[in-house]
Amino acid sequence: MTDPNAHPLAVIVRKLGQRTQLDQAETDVLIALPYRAASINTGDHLIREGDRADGCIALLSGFAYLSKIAGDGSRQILGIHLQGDLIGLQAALLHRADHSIQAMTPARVAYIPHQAIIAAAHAHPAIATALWRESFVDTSVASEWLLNVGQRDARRRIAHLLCEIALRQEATGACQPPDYVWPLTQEQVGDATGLTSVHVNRTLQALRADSLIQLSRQRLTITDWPRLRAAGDFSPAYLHLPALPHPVPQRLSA
Amino acid sequence: MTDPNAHPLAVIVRKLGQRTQLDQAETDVLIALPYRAASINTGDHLIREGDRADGCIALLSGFAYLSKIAGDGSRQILGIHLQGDLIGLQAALLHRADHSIQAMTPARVAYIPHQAIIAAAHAHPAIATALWRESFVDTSVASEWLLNVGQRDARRRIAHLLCEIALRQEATGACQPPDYVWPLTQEQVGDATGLTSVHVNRTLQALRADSLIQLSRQRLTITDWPRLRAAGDFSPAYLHLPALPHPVPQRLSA
DNA sequence: CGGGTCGTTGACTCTCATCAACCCTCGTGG
DNA sequence: CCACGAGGGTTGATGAGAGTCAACGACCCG
Repeated sequence: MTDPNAHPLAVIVRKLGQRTQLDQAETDVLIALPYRAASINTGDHLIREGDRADGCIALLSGFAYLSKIAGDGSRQILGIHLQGDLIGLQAALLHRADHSIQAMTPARVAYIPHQAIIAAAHAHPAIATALWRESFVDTSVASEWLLNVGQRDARRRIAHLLCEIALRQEATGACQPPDYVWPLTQEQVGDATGLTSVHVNRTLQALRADSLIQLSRQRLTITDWPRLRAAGDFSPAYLHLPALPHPVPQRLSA
Repeated sequence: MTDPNAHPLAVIVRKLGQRTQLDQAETDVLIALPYRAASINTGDHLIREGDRADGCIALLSGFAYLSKIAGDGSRQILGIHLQGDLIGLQAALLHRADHSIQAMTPARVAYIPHQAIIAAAHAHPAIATALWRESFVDTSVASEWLLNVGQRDARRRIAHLLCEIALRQEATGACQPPDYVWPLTQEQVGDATGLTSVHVNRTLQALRADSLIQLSRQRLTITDWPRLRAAGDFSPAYLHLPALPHPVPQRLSA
């Protein structure tokens, strides 16, 4: 008997299990899903906008981001995915990817054929529920991003993004607060927040000067969580995280 | 025998049937869903942010919008829903609504208990597929909005919104191009696009001056579709509309 | 007729984009 | 071992697009 936790897809099952109760049979079905594993370099495309994708992607390790290009060539980053996320499921039902997915760091991924996922979902209501729920969480995060970009100023937008990525990393258990991995270039932060990299640079400097964060070379340290959260108007409810590794206050009644 | 097309929920079934093939049994199950119908006034809340909703909403007629409030009180409109849309399904799986839903016009709605929808989905894979697909379309639209707000200037943002709402109205078959209903106040346009109502006003005047649209008192006339589409950097693929009532060119190779 | 909501206009301000350098770090190859 | 180049980060000067404030006008409804 091999340890099921050593199985490549175990990361995915663990993630789904955080939000949806899965019994042994369902876990087994998920682990038994057919897949093709691959190692990906920074910047490589996992899915290209307009592609007719026939599989979704389980992100086994590393970071990836979704993006879309406007007519004038400017790019909007639509979301960021961490280890354990299942990406590109919508293409299973919409037939055409309407955004690109790229690796933000070197990454390990597993391609899973759509039909296998769909079949598992139809056979096990709990699996359908789990997948459906994850996609609603993605929508909820996208909504918060829209609010972020549409209504907040540069400082708040960036502080908010810092909080989100840090907290989601904590949820994966892959980091030791207050230290986090920060894989985004300043240009990517700009594309995620609707700002230019120049302005991102100046704003990050202001956050450093105010002793809210330290940030250099892919490493982020949040030196003052409460003030950063306030600066970013951040309240984590929209992430629908399961019990957090350590308590996080809800909304600050500003 | 009464005409099934006269049933209040027929609008919903027709909408789902546009994107997903449903057989007679599935249609019957949907029509037989329990519901409570209601008439709603402009501005009334259908769901309030933070509510623990136990039902979703079928929009039988009229317009509704989703919104979220930032810490400083400013509001972001996250999306707009038309006749035939099924709204608030996410609350079924996430337990807490993370946005408000309000009527933008007088509306007829039907509340459907979550458990009834979920049960129907579990009993009929095609229903599950239909609902899941609709929610992916919602996400796709939200992504385009994020791109719109993050990357485009005021003129493009507003032109894009005009195109989207007009085209979605055409898809419901409830209007005669080039004339459309325009239920949004300028303040709502601002909240949807991340602009102030003052700036929306000036920008709309510019679009009128350029003879792209006519707009007054809830009525929109698109006098020059090709140029409006170009002005809004609009290409309708993200709406994942079924066959359109009249042909719409794909992306203009700008 | 009066009040409220929505639309319009003008003057002024400010955040953020733009453009253009320059620096640092790191990996590569001669 | 050093030269080189590329990507990413930093800085300054300037200007445009959008926000703010404030007032007024048009329309609708009771």
